[in-house]
Amino acid sequence: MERLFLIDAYALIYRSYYAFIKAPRINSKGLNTSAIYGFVNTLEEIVKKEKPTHLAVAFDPHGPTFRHKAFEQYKAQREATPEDIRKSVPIIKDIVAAYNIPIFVIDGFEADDVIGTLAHIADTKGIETYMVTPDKDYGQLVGGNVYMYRPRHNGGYEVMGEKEVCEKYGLSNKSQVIDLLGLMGDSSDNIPGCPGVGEKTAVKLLQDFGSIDNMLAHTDQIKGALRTKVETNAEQIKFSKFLATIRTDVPVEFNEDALKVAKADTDKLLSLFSELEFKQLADKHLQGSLSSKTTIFTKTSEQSAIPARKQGPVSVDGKAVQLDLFADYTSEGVQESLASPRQCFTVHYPLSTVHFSTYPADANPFVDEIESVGICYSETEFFSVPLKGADRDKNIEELKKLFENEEIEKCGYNIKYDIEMLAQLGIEVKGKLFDIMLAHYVLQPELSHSVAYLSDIYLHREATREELAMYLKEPLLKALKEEKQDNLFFDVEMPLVKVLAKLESNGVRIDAEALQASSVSMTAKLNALETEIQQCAGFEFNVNSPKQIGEALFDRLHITDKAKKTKGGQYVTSEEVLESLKGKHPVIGKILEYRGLKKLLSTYIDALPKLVNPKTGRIHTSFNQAVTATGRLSSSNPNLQNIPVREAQGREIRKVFIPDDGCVFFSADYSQIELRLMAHLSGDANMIEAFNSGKDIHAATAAKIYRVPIEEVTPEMRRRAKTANFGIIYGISAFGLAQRLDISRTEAKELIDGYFVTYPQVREYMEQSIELAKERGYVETVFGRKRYLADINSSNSIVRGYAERNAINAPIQGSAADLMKIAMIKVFNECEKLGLKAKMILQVHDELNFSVPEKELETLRNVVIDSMQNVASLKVPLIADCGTGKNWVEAH
DNA sequence: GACAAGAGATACGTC
DNA sequence: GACGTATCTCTTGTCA
Repeated sequence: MERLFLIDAYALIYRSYYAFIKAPRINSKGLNTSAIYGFVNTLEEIVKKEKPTHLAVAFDPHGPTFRHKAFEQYKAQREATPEDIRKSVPIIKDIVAAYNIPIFVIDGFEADDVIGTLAHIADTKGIETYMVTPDKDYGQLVGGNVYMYRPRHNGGYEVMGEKEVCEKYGLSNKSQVIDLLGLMGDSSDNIPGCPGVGEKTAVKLLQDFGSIDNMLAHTDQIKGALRTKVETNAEQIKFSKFLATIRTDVPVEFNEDALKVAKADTDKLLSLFSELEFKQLADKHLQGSLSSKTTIFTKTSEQSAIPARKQGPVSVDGKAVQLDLFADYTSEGVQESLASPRQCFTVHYPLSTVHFSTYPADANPFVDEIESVGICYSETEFFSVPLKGADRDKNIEELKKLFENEEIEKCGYNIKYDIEMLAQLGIEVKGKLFDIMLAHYVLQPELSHSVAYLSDIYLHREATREELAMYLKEPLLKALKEEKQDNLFFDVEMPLVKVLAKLESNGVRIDAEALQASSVSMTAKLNALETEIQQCAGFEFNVNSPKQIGEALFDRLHITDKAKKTKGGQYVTSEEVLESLKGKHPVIGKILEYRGLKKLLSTYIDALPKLVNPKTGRIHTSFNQAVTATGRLSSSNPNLQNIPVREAQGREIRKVFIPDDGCVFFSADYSQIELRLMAHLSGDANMIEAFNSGKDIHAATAAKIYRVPIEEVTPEMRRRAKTANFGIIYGISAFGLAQRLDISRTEAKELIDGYFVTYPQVREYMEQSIELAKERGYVETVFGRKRYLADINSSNSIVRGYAERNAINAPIQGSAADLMKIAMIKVFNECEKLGLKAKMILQVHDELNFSVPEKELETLRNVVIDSMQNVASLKVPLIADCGTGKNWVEAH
């Protein structure tokens, strides 16, 4: 049998060169012989092991190929060939010639086109052909008598025919290899492919559509963001496919005799090898004896990693509306970065405003310590005050005088952080505050407020936090006044900064030992459950992977043929779906149980103890003041606003939230605050009456909708009314309501109609809100907090519907958030005035929690309830409920 | 080619 | 409707 081996010279040369990159082979003349050595060894091994009858080596030509002509970027990003390789190539050509192996270099075509053509011809002649190359592109050429022969890094080789190539990528035929490359691209050849599509996605598309052509003809069947990517890059994909296609029609002569393995010119080889100082190779040829050391045809299942592409330009959405802060200002002084800061630090009193920022030595919040403080008085006077060296004590004294001076306004970026930092030095920040981040948040809640963003947009360069404070304060202040948001800013957000700083540094105490104990038992339970699930299913899979659960349930166990899919093409395995399929297979219940436990364990039980600060023994969450679009706070690291409460098992976690020794846990929460705000804002007479008479609002709603006396309201009626009340606040559709209540759309529609008959002014209010939003482009809370709704006039009904629900929800949710913020400030100030030791430890939207010494309990209760209930005068009373206990659960 | 970082999905906890 | 986090999966960049 004739066996032809076709070697892609450059592919092997590069590979060999980089294989030795850490310890290159350098001979005594200073020549790096790595590439030559690797190439020759591979060649020798092939001859030894495979005993080819025919051999040829192909090199890329010097000049451009047809691909370069079609696409000037082709291989453009490749670095120039390393000097060592350039020097090696002629020597390798000499060696190949000495072996008497024919060399092919065809102008205008790359080596793979030449090999493709030779392989194609050999195949028709019935010659078994092996293309020696690590390059995956060759996969498109295999089939019939043609195979890939891929050197592997462990020293073995991998032979791939059509079957292996298809299996490797999960393709159904080899012609898809080209489509695969066209889609995913090839960074080493600068074939662009489709941005955002890699191997996995490309294979999935080819499985679905068979080919690029068919896919492009049916892009409407592609879901989500992927569709946009494919559609916008259609031309690029087609062109990439062209670039990736290896030609099999190169004008090259196939002379079977000339390719036959011939005797090497031993003298020539010996002289070359001794010149290169390849002693072993020289010896081998001298003796003419061959020894074998590697096995051949090693087949492994190892995945190849296909190199990634370069990313194209990223499109920018022009949706965000920027403020033109400097419209009325000259740009002097703003563009240029300030000169190096002075370090000798003096304050020139009197001073109205200081712009400042603290800088930590380490980003880790547990060990944060201030390294320096940056201070700006004016555009020419600024300092970096070191707190590490000899002047530390002196500088702290000076800073203390500055920051504790009530008369000087403190302007910074995210001042809450600085307040906490300075507190560690015993410095209390006093006086008026102006926070750039929060000013921007109040003005444009949905944009980014990061330093990088603000400095880029407004200063067009990078800037420090104190520089931002310096340059942006006046323009932001002006904008706040123009938008009539200066009251919200100065009376709510700024005073809240100090409250939150205290709240965060107070921290919350948890019983970490109790958590660790339940971690142990729960982990064991979870492991047992996992084994049980796999036994029950009859095979192993990752129970944490929604994808694998979907495949297990619907592809292997065939639980239902009506499985829903997500927009990403995966099966939906949400709790809701699994719950509905519970009866179909015992494994489903177990998966649900596993999910529930796993969530508790990983998000709370295992996570919380890690976040206990070793210095204080408490968890110090961050209450983020500039995150939400509605004005609520958010909590992170950890999020203490989503600690479980609904299910008994989850509620257990709240038991580890405990007060200080000698203190009790005190919790106060607003009753129905959002619904009360709906009553107030809409002025609905019926709803106001229901609240004023102190009725159970959900029962009262049910009684009215179903036209029965309130005593005859059944639990089911109340449940539906409650969901409807909720839905109204959230602005959910009939569809959403039907889903929540598991009733038909018609029934949901009737419920909503009944609701609006009961509360006609609520409907009016909702319609007015949407109208107002359409007119002005924004809605606002009772305290003037705005939310811009750019999509309110969108022609896309889904997008517009979303904006409309926001128009209804944002004023309600936002006003509730404003009320709570003001109440917190009142509580904080009152406690300070009374000198209470009680500590505010948590805020959960409509709930405030405290650790309070027992003898202060009565006083605090009065302060908190009074502050919360009398924070504003609405058309309905504001009611706050409260409780106390040994932990969060008991207080609730 | 191996590894890490980042991004996107999915699911789920709260109000 | 508003969030934040865990986990998995895939893409992309980096360093050889």
